[in-house]
Amino acid sequence: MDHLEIFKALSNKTRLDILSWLKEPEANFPEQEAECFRHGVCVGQIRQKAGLTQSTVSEYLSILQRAGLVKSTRVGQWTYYQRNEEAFQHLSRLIETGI
Amino acid sequence: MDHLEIFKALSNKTRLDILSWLKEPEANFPEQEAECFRHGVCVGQIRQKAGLTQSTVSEYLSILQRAGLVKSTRVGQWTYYQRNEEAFQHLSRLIETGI
DNA sequence: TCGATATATCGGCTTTTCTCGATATTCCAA
DNA sequence: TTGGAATATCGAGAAAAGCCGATATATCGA
Repeated sequence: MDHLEIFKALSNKTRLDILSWLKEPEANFPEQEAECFRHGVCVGQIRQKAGLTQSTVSEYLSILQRAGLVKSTRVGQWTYYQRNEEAFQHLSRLIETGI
Repeated sequence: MDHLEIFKALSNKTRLDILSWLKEPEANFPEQEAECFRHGVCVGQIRQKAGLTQSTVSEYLSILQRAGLVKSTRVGQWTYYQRNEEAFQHLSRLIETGI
């Protein structure tokens, strides 16, 4: 777990927003089919809400994933992203006691 | 408390090192007079350990201070910096439950 | 197999951050 | 009050990040 990479991933407004949206997928992405939420939210939905291009959003999601903050699942032609809550718990404890 | 500003402050190796050093001032800055530690560590000591120029270290410290992660005390011609532990506790809880 | 759709990657331009040297400011001591 | 030491601020060049359009890749449906 590379702290520096995590903090870099977190130092962008849009990426913070994405993480926040993924906290409550059903509330923030009402257009997505309900049965898909168990895998997370697909890139297109996030792109739409972020208001940036597909390439930018795709890159942001891989930055978050490389930092370990989200995980992805490929289902057919869609890639679903969801938060990796364990990473947040771990980071929280790190900040509480260490850095 | 601006999360984005905090994460930006934390996304630099040297600044993370400084925060880590300030966690244990006596161990990390043995040259400094013992009675001064109650105010923190002065810029010159940090500069020496960081191996960067005085201007860079001074700027890094004000970035950390603007983010609320450290606080400073001026004593004569020295400025002493110390961690603001409340900010870390607050950030820890934010990451645990929110972002 | 072929076209359409979703996502990922690439190349490049713009903005921000990093880091320095030079200079300004503040404070002490002689 | 003047010189020197500690710190802060300024200006600039180099490196990194932000963000785009174009293109590549993967998968589905006809």
